Amino acid sequence: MNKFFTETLLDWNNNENTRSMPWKGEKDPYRIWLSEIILQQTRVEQGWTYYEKFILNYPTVQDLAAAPEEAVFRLWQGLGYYARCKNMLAAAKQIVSMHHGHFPNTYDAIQSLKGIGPYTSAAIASFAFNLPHAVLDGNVFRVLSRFFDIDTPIDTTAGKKQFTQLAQELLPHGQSASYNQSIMDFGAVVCKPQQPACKSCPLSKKCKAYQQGLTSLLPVKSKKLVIRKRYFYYLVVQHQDNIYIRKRTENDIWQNLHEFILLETTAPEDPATLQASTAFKDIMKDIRYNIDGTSAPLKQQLTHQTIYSQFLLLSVNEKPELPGYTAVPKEQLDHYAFPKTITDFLKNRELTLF
DNA sequence: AACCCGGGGCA
DNA sequence: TGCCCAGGGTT
Repeated sequence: MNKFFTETLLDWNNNENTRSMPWKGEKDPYRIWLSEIILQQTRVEQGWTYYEKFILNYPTVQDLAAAPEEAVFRLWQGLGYYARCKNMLAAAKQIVSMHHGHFPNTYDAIQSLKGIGPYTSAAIASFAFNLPHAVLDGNVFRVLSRFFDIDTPIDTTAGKKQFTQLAQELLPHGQSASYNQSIMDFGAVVCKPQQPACKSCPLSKKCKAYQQGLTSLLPVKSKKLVIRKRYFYYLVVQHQDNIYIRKRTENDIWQNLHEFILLETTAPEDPATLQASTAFKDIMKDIRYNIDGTSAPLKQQLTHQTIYSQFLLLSVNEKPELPGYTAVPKEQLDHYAFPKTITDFLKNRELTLF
């Protein structure tokens, strides 16, 4: 059973049914690492251009380690999960300072780098060094849970342990790189989340889920997602040529990205009544301003939050006192990384101010 | 163990 | 809408 499974996947891989990617067959651990960080929870198509941008701008780990943080974040802008970017920079510095610029070549040493967990460590260890570590990502969970009909929830400690052990047992000796590549491609191309191609699947005759008509029920997840609604009102304060922004640092979404002056409410507010609120007055105090315009409300759907945002354009004649915020010439705004809601706003400059 | 973190594609 | 994507870190 196990031998049929692994050999079928390797054969499938050799028949060139797989996806093409710019990093495939890559042996430079730096490039493999870069691709793996970019692809965490990210579709291959979505990460593709980012990978090319990073390789072009930072050809070596030394280049990345020496890069200004703001420039790296700007390159990452729009990709999401921004902690990956910060950890990636920290790992680059780790590699340069602790490993003399040479990528570590054992599973444990690789995993000790910032932003690298079990999956990414196994991926780099196998792809770059052909070390015998099985990858366990969303594709592998799905393929294994279906073929072996395992209904242990994959988002639990027990589930992770069980699937990790099974994946490792299946790993064919000496072929970890090609096998890991095979099973992930197979999960993405054949054993897809929705409407898997079971009729043409080379594993189907021994797939336990397919035989019982259970493919749509596997894998099992235990947690249900709760989505919170938030309302962001951004005051875009302009004094002469300057716009006031700050870097987000709280324990919240969009860490290390920038934003305008934020007023958050728990319910939708009318911009006019917002101006009368104490929160608004606390920020603007006795600053004399003029409202030059109000944007249409924008909506952004995150995985676990829905952000409704609206932009109020304020101009002031005297240099305002806005603690925590920095005046930036508006033509330099594109040096800073912003969340998508704000880049969308900046892109649509139908408002008179811009 | 539970919770948090983006943005996009697809049915 | 809901689900998922070459997951990892923090509490």
